[in-house]
Amino acid sequence: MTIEYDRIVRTSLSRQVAESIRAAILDGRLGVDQRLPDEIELARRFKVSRPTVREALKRLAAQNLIRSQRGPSGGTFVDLPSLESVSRTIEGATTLLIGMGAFSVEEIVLSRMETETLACRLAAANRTQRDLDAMEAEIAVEREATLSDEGFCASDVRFHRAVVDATANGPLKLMMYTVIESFIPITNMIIVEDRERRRAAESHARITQAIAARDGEGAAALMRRHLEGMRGILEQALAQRAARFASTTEDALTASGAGASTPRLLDGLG
Amino acid sequence: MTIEYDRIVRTSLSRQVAESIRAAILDGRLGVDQRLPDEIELARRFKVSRPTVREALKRLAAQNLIRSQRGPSGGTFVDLPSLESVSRTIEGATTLLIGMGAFSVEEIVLSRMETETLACRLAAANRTQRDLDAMEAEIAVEREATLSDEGFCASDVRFHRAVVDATANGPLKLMMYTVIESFIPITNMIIVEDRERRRAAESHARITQAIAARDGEGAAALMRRHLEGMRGILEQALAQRAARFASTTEDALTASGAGASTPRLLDGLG
DNA sequence: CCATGGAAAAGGTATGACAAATATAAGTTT
DNA sequence: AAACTTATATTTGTCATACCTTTTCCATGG
Repeated sequence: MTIEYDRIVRTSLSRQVAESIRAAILDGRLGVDQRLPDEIELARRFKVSRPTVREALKRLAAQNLIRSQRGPSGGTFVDLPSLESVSRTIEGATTLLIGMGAFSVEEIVLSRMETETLACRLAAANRTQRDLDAMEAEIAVEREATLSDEGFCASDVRFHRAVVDATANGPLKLMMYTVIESFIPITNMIIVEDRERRRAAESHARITQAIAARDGEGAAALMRRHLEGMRGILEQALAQRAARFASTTEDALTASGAGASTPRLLDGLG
Repeated sequence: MTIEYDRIVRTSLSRQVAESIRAAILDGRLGVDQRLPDEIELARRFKVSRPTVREALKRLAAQNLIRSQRGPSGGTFVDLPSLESVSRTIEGATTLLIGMGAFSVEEIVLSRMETETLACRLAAANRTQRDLDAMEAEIAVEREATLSDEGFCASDVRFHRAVVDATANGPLKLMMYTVIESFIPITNMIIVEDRERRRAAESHARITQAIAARDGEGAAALMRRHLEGMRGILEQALAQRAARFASTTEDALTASGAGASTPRLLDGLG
């Protein structure tokens, strides 16, 4: 005969507390901008110590679920996230997967092609003058000869975001930021030749024209061609990054001895 | 004359430590499954106290970037996330946005229509027998008359996921899990009538047939019609959820007095 | 050879104190 | 009286230290 033992709690207290508060937020028992009890009170309610409560709060803060402020009338507040903060969270998570080589170049290029051509079609239907202005501003930036590589890539990302923004579809924007943003760290490492740059800028210009003319199919076709041209560049970038991950050194956190000069932190890893 | 003061650090130490370690992981200076120094050593390296280090580690743990284990040969390890864990993170973030009513029903329906028809086309091209089996398994579940509402909705989600899986495109899967998964909490609240259920199951069956026959366009058209039918249900669900959020009570964290019976926690919110 | 038990190592929790920020109230000066 | 300054209280942020719990591994004894 087997005895029913007490179910032993195997998750840490801070995790349980975090889950508990998180559930309260998700269920709507805690509304936006509502103030939580202060940490000492939370500790009393949950019957744990303050450090434990704080660890729980940090977990939630990492998910942008809460924000804290010192002082009286300060405290911890429910901080329901904007599209931007969620987008950043997603970007961080995706960047890892891509950086690890979880996806092949073919997959990445295909997914971008399919989704961005879709975005082109919707953008052509819904774009406003503001959207067109945003796109053209980026094209102007990209035509600057003095622009750094990072600057060019950042502008490229902003252009593609602008196209997605023009669809005027929130969920779609959210989804596509995932794919677009997560290429920043990769493409940043690539030296974009001057010739390539000009070609990209001209592609962007043509796409913008088509969207301005409400020609969704035309814009989609141009976008497809544009991304096709990026395939080679991406292949190069991913290969470089993979190589770097392969040669991971042993002791990456060696403290850089100096220390005294820097105000406080910012060192700690070699 | 204005003096250049030392740049005051405005972010908390635990945040800085977390960022520092996070950067090391993202840069590849810390490889997967690599062990970090123990907490006391980290505290020494960063010149902060152990609780501060622990708060930083909890931040990272919340992002599934690290995992911890007790005992000797335990410690903190880099835990680069799988597609599933990233997907879960994204789901949590998006669920909030949707729950808050950040998106309109039109936006949601349109985004699902556009992306899922896209998935149908790719699925028809790339599906394997396994994918078809997965879809048909869900259809079989949905035809069970005794299934609970939650069970039906969960199966619905799994079916749509199966379609996306059949595209064999990682980035696309990641993007679409975002949208599909985040509707679970909403659709779960809706009582699906028996008639509706049967209609959905039959839609799923026809879509599966078209994908099996490599008929991408046909599958896409069927999917579009299927989602069109869901528009009304979604409208109802979102209205209900919005109402619940509006009537947020004041004191949602009131401790349930009992306490002695529960092993340790699990209470704390009424 | 296997099982049992006990150290040791590492994360988990608790306590208590102090530091820093900041809103509010009180007091002082103009 | 108004405006500025100062005190003060509140709340998060940080620190130091101790102890508990889990897990590994080795030594010891059967």
